[in-house]
Order: sequence, then C-alpha cells, then structure tokens
Amino acid sequence: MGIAERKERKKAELRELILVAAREIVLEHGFEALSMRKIAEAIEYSAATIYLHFENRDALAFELVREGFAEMLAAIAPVAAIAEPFERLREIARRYVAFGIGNPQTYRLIFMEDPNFSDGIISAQLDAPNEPSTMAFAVLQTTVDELIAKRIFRAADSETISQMLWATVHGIVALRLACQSSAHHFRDVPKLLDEMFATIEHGMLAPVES
Amino acid sequence: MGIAERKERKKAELRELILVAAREIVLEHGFEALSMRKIAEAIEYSAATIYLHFENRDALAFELVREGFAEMLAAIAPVAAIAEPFERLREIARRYVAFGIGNPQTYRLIFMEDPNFSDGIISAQLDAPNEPSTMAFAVLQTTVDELIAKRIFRAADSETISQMLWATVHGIVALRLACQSSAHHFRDVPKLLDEMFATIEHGMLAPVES
DNA sequence: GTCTATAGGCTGATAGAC
DNA sequence: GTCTATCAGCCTATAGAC
Repeated sequence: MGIAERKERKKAELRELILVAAREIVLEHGFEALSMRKIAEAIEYSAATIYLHFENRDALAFELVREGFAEMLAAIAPVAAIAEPFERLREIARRYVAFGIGNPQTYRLIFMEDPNFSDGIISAQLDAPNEPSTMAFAVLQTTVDELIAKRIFRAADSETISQMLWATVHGIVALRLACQSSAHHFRDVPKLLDEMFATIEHGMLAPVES
Repeated sequence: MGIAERKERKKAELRELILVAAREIVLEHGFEALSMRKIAEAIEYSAATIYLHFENRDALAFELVREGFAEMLAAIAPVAAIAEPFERLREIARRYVAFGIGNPQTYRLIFMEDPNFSDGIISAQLDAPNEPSTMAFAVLQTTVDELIAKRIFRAADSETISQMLWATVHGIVALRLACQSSAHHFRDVPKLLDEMFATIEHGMLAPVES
C-alpha cells in the first residue's frame, strides 16, 4: 500500500510545484502574463504535463485566487488578538491596505481582474462558506457586529456598514494601484486612513458653534 | 486649397470611424478583446490602414481612455446646477456610481485595467490639466473646497477628503463590478450611498446617552 | 507519467505591390 | 491611401509515441 501513497505524494508535490511557479509568474509579471507554456518552462516539464494536474488554465487560476484570499486572510487574522473592537477595526483597515499595496499583483488577481475570468471565481468563493474570502469578510463584519452590539456604533445594518467600510479601503488600494505613477494621487495612505477614521468618529460636518 | 481640406476631413472621418468601432468592441467584449484585426473587420478596411491613423494599439487605447473620462465627466458635470454644495456632493456620488455601474466596460477601461497598460495612460491624463479626468476630479474637489470654506464641513485638507470620498465611491463601483454574480454583496447601492452620507453627516459612533 | 509534435487559433506590426 | 502577404511571435489543448 505504501507504493500508491508515495505516488500520490509525488503527484501532490508536482501539483504544488506548478502552483508555486504559477504564483511566481503572476507576482512578477501579472496574471495576464501567466501561460501554461511559461509554467512548464519554469518547472522544467512539458506543458502537457500540467494538464494531468489541472483541467485547464481556469482551474489553475481558481486555485491561485483561493491562495490569494488565504494570504490576505492570514495577513489580517492577527487582529483577533485586539480585544477592543474599534481599535481592531482600525487595525483591519491598516492591514488590509498594507496587504493590497504590498502585494499588488495578488490584490489585482483577486479583486481587479477581468470579470470574464474573475467574476465567476471571486463570487463563487465569496459566497461559499469556509472559503478564505468568506472568512476575511467575516472578520470585518463580526467586528462591526460587536461595535453595534456594544453600542459603540450607532444602530445600523452591519452588513451594509461592513460593505461600505470595505469599499472605502478597497477604493484606497485600487486607486493607489491604478494611479501608481501619478504625482499627487493617493500617495499618503496613512493620511487617508486617518481621515477615514476621523470621519467614522465625527463625520465631516463642522461642529455646531456655541 | 479646398482639396487638401477635403482630404483632411476624409482622414479625420476614418479616424473617427476607427475609434467608434474600437469603442463598440470594448463595450461589448471588454478591452482585452480589442485587436487591430477586429477593428479592421468592423470598419471593412485592412488592419494595415489603422496604422496610418494610430501609431500602435496603445495610442488608440490612450484615446479611448480619454473618451471614457470625457463621458464620465459629461455624466457628472450637470451637478454644477446644484447651488447647495452638500446636496451637490451627494449628487456627484450618485452620478459617479450610476455611471460606473451603467457603463461597466468603460469604467473598467479607465480605472481597472492592467497597470502595464493603464497606469501610464491614466496617470498621464490625471496629472495633465484640461484633461477630462483632471476636470472630473476638480468637480469633486471644488465642491469639497466650498463645503470647507462655508464651514459646512470641518476644517481639513480638501484634497485628502476628496480622495477619500472618491475612494469610497470607486470602491462601491469596483466591488460591485467584481462581485457581479455574488448573491449578497453590493446589491443595494442606494443603501450603501445612504449609509455613506449618514456617516459623513454623523459619523458611525452611537450618540452619547444623556 | 511524461514527452514530442501538432492542430488550430490568436496577436501586433510591416514591406512592398497597386 | 489602401491593399495583400507575411513575419514573428504568442496561446490552449490534445493525440499518440515511449
């Protein structure tokens, strides 16, 4: 019986090798640059071999997206150690933005790719329980839930609030990545985050004069 | 002299024909599907002819992006008619989001394409005065300037505030487009906008009990 | 299990005929 | 001004040899 197991192990190793090579290509040259041929070259196997481990390019991409979400979840998860929910929320935002800017290709892959490719994939993963993407959103939403339950935040629909917060940090990352070489847009991310939380705390209206 | 002018006119017409065909392809199948051959087929000219009007594919794309920004600017510009700046800001957000969701391919083209292509293009246009993209951002920022000057908004850096507001509406559009087929994310955009403006007005904190 | 070879496609861009 | 023909390259995916 050991023989079959060793073969399985070998097969899993090659599968992993393929994924590692694919990820490397995406990180270095972007998702659009990923091709079966290039993966094959990198792992020093023929392109045909890859098809023994992945049905096609999309199946491979699906796995890369899942891994991308998992990385992001891992980058954010440590906030669980922060007991105070508002401080935890602040740290979620900081970590989210830092992850996106520090891993632009991964971020693009999971959130900004062409919908013909990614919509099915992202949405499938977002709606599935136990997927890293679902769990990452849950980290945010449970924090908002807690803030509302403890009456730190005003009463509101936590899903809507969570989506709005997510939209804001996503917007910061996405526009920063899109306007990378712009001289004056989205350069000072900490300042944007400070302003975001100032608004959460006080809104934007001027205090009433008295 | 009329002869040279007629020739110029003819040439400009063909150039316009190329752009119209290109835009149509992008709107229908996305930017990735745009190729010189397909444009040629659509206008019933040979592909080589296109190179007489555009140096290469990127030059053509640059023009499409400019037009995309111009469309967006046109969609937002009517807010100038709203005298009250806070109401104007609200309308800017509404129109921005409506434009993005109503013109997903144009929106993707100008804000979500691969940076290898779009970064140079977007940033070049964002930083140039009199470009539609610059003017669109100016509509937002002058409104924020006015809100601060009239002490409706608290004192703050209007550029930072404007970027944060932009990030939020961009996030709403971008995530809506990315999660298009998700069952429960970013479906109810008016609700998100309401929550956004509620936060601008009051923040998210619970009112102090008295 | 892994290969080579290949089918069958797509692309941008250009030289040179007319 | 417009064409055809073509270069030179990319791609996914599979059949069939070993």
